Amino acid sequence: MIRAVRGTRDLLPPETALWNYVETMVREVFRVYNFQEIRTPIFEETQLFARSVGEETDIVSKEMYTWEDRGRTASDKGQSLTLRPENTAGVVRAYIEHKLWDRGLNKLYYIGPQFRRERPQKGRYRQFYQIGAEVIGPPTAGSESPARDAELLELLATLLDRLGIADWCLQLNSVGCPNDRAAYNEALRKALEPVVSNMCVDCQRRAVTNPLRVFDCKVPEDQPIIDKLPRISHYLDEPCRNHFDEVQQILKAVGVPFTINDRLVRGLDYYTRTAFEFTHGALGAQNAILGGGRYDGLSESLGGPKAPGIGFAIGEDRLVLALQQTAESVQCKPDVYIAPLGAGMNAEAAKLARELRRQEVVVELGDETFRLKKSLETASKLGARFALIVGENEVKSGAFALKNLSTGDQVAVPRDGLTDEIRSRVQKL
RNA sequence: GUGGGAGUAGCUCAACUGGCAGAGCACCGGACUGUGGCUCCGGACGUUGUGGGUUCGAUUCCCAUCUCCCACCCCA
Repeated sequence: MIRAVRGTRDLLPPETALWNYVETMVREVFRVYNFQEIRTPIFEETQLFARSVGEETDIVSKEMYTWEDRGRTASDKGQSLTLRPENTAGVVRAYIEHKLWDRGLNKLYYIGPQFRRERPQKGRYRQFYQIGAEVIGPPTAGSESPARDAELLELLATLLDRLGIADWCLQLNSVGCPNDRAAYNEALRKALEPVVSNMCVDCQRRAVTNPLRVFDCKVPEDQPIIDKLPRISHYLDEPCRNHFDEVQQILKAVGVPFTINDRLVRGLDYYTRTAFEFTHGALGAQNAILGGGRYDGLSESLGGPKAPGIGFAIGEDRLVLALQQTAESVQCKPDVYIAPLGAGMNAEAAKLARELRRQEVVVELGDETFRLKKSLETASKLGARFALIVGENEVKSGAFALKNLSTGDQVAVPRDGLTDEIRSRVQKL
């Protein structure tokens, strides 16, 4: 048997209804905030990700699906291509390629699959779905303003609330600009040097490879040491500090709750200044439902003009997971089950189905070979509200038996005005 | 990539220290030839994830492999 490959999965009904609900709601919220959709290819030149996400990150160094494309001729080597592990790089590439700065501030969103070759786990798949947004443009369009950060965060709070995600928690931090971070990294290294030998093996490794990661440590014995380490907030330069303050002020003004988490460090190289994460309990270890931040230097590092930006990505798989904890699955139920009864009734049933569906009545169509018992059984199993019996007697008399499946009441409805009668009965409930 | 747990009917799970692979739900049919839900009766259900090994005999023990789950790493 051929099965879905490791880390990929089929989304089946009724779960797909929940996905559609999420995506419909998301699009509606984006519309109100005046965002527009962008769709970029699911594969790009490998270089794009290497240069934006960062060569040294786990994503680029070991998680990408990369292959050599065939060249056009024998001597032509072909290029290295990669399935997108995230979507910000692609959006910024499109921004540069299509000179989107001519449009001023771009407020873009996307919904689509991303690919990372990680070990699968609950809430973590090799093909996973992200709903993301990017606000990017020339500084003169206001792209650098803390107002953009706050607007995006407020949008997210609204979105989660409207989706019915009960208890989310917004964690906020500023990672400063590259200069700040270099100075901070240095200070952190120095502070760790004398104490690191008392810490867990993971921390000892992190202290060398990536000191910031020490803050992710969950070993209780290490916490007192970690608490005494210097924080990035003390190493922000004045513009960065002011920017961060302003973001917080606006959030308070609009009433979006947040907690400052000066241990929050985003992994991707391109992040600057505002970094954030929305977490949700009941998701296990993969409790980050979405994350994002500002990337003021990304466009330039990809050869574009100065184009500060900020964005986020929601893990749609995790969002759906969180919704499944609370919401009961809503299954689509037909209004009417049409039960053709006996040879030659399929055609008449199809005609009626067509008429009803044109009136927006949800119709499930049975088959003339079914006995009536089976038809009604099927109808009630599907949760249909009415069954419409289309048999010889009905055709002869010109009146069709309409049975209310919850009460058991049955009436004869004349062929003339039948669809109107059914539609009004359906709407009444 | 590392460590641990688990894979048995469509689903949820049984099967003692190795001895004929079972139950509930779901499915199909009948009781009831054009009237569902309730009830009763019957039916079909499986290379026990896969491949090796030990054994008279393996769902059970051993090895390998695949997949899922939990955690690490990291991220959404």
